[in-house]
Amino acid sequence: MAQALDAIGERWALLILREAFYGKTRFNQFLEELGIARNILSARLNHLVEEGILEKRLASETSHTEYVLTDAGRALRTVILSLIHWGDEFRPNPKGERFRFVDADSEEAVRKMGIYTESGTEVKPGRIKVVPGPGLEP
Amino acid sequence: MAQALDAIGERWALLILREAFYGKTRFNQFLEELGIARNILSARLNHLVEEGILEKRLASETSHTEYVLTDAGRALRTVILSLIHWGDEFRPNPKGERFRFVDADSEEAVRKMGIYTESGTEVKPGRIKVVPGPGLEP
DNA sequence: TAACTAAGTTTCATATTGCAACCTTTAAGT
DNA sequence: ACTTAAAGGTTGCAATATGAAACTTAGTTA
Repeated sequence: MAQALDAIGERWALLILREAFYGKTRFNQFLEELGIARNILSARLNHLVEEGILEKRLASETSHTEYVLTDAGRALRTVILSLIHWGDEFRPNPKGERFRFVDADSEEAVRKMGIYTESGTEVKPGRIKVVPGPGLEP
Repeated sequence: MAQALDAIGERWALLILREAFYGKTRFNQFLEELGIARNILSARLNHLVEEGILEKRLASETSHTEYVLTDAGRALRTVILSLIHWGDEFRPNPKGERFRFVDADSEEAVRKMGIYTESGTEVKPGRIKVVPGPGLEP
């Protein structure tokens, strides 16, 4: 987890990635949406590219730069959705949620993030047990 | 999500919370486990208390201070587990995972974090659709 | 050619984070 | 009574992150 936080642990990184999930790809789109300073956005995007979370490339035809999520970047969707759900519950916007999420195929609503066992039963808040794994010893 | 990051978005906050999930409650336990400076730990703990994520109280009998997770703090377990899983996959420790997670009741292994619809089918990486909610307008 | 857009970089100032070392209080040992 | 140790900080200073504004550079548009 410390490594994960080194990759995405600055204040803006996850907000940039959220916008990437919402379909934004361009420098000025992030800029307008987030109200971030240009130099900071530049630094953060470069960092995320170095970390293999975004890929920088030229859009075909139009020849502008675009930033798209890599597999590693897309894999952060569970982190982002967990944070959004937490915010919705404990720091609610009085006007309601800005976005809802549905399965693109079935249009069915996405369930609140939870923790499940391999067999699919939900693990309740206090009921997670931590056991030593192979990488524990120094 | 921005509000969530205001609450837990500094470099150490989630690592402190991870240790809290692992059962740590005391100042010096966090200190030793994380190798964080004392003043930073102090500032982070106070911030997390102010944010309602940890509760500071005196342990019965032994009369030392302890920091325990509130409901809001426990609700961050999905964020933390998502980050741990991402780290395991994309920044793996060569010696393997330090910890594994099981359901405290059944001892069954915890499944990798995923996104599911209300009916329980998994939503695959690129298949989440974002639709406007009530709080969108300015 | 002049203006505009996109995507930055550079400069300077401020705020936040971080570490190391020091301080205070309480409890325990001798 | 004297020392030791642990818990829980505070102070001072360096490094990093953030921000606003101006400048650059390349490609497009009028």
